[in-house]
Amino acid sequence: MRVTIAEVARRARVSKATVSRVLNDRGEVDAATAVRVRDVIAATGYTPSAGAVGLARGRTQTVGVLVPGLTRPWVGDVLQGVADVLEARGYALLLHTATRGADSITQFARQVNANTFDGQLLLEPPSTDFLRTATTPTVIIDDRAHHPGFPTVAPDNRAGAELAARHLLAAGRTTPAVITGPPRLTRTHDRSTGFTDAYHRAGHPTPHHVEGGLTREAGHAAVTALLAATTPFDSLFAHDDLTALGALDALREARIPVPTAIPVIGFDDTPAAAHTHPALTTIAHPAREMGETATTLLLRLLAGDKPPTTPQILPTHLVIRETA
Amino acid sequence: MRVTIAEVARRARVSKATVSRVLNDRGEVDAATAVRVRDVIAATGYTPSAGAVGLARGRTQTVGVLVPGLTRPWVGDVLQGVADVLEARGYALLLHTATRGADSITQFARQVNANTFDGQLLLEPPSTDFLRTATTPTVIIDDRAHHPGFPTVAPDNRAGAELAARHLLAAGRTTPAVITGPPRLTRTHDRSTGFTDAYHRAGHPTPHHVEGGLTREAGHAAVTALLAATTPFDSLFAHDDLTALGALDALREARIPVPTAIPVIGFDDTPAAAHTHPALTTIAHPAREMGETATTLLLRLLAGDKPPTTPQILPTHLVIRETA
DNA sequence: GTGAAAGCGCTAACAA
DNA sequence: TTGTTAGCGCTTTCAC
Repeated sequence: MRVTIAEVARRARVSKATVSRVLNDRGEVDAATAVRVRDVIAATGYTPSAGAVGLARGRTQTVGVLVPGLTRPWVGDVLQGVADVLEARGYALLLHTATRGADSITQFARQVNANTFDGQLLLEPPSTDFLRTATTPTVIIDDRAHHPGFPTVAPDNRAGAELAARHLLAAGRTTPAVITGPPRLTRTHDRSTGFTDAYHRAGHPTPHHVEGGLTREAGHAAVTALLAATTPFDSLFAHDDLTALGALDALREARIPVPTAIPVIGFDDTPAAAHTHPALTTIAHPAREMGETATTLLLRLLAGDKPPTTPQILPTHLVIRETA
Repeated sequence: MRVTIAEVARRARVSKATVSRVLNDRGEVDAATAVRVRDVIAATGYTPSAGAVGLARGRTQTVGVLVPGLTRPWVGDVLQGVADVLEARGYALLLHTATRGADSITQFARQVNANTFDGQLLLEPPSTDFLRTATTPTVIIDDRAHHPGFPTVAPDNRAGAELAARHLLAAGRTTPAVITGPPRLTRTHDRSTGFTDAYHRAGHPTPHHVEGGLTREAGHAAVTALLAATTPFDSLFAHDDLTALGALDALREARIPVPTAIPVIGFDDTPAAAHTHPALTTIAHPAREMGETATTLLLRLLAGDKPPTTPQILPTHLVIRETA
């Protein structure tokens, strides 16, 4: 049988209340008594039941985290940041994946209602409808769309794209072609305007844009089409690394040397980016920092702070490898 | 205020016990009463408090998972398998990382004692000492060492290495060089003997072994040394993909064509393996399946089944790309 | 400084 | 079939 607070109280010849006081460092306990209680606790290896404490206090010291799936590498990075902060602060992390669409959401929402956790972190949630009724403190990590009313953390896509542009400009490239991500995503918009603005500011016209699509095949197709067309371009900026890798494939097939003839810059700093030939120059996300920032913010909300009204934007940075 | 079972009982004009019976589908409730209760539940959006249920039942419907860190890609894959099974069975997943060594373990152990979860899954745990006192059902996923007394799930490293050997043998390669992983690891031993045995069975001597070490640099160094030495070899088997990538680097520098002159096979099927040039032929782990298997096993233990006495070994497979 | 008692929201005998 | 009564293991007034 597990040792309970009652057992500790009995052995220390005090009441449960006093044990509780010692447990929670509520002064107002005689030093000698405290020592006696602590001795019993040490001797029995007593640990308060998290469930009972949660029930009595109304707070579980647990944070729920909803992720879109665990196979994409950046999710692990963000999650590590979340776990670091949570573990340092003594919070437990309840993980849920949204791999089964609406079902997942329903299930997660049930947990919310079940008061399983004190607050929640949502990574690119498929929907936020279920939040309209809940009052649980929430922080969202997402750069695909705005979530008005919810504290949000996102990478600085705009500045990241500017970094890419300035790097190409510094190399004397005046007519880049841009392979974009899915339209309508805030992320795509930001990367697009960040890049374009930098070129405008340097006195150049709007770079040529073509739609890519998150896969190596899409990047390959886009560049093949670009080469077949008459559109001149002296460099490439892809909105994501996979597309950039596809672009690299197409350039290799066409025997166009990278970066000498056409420098290429990607976005995301996927693990694979470091291992291509030539290795991909790209813009890195502050994935782990996003997790940390979002979690720190959430814990502040739990402590009673009021949510920031503007998104928390974290800096991206340029990783120079061999393609640009 | 949250709606509680008492509130539902009041509105449906029944006792809490009856609501509880309806909630848990304990027949023995009049159909009409049940309908009335369900209506109130639907109308109020009532969800039982997980904490209270856990306290009353003595089971939390939660499984604790300890991972060595979330940045390594296979961890995410395993975890996805775990999450899939857990979510399908209505269990919650409490995640903990062991990035801070002994500290992490202590913290995790505390959760165990706090009865936070019904069972636990350990991914390559840094130590299992803390388990000696606990009685919580446990399943370990690990191929670095044996954990006698604990149900274990691991990939079939032996058979995987044999697959690699047979592939090279089929290509007529009789004198491969093997770049091993860290010595003393069960995994290293298994990959080594699996490969060697296949060569022995084919009537060839024991392949030349050199120690590698999980990094690209180590692979590069190993092959550079191999080339400088007089040791002849007609193919390479690396115990992990990163080492294989380093080997590829060294071969490229030496202008030795892959796979024509020297075919190369790695192990792990890291995300990067698909994106190198030439793309790496390698042995893939059943990462996700390991997560699923381990979780299914754990849930069976929770249901009262007795633990299997032998490790659950899951099949690896050969992924043929361009290097062999 | 300490204890008694009530209560957190549920389940599970035991009666009726 | 249903309600009553105890808990589950803790925290937290409120007395003393």
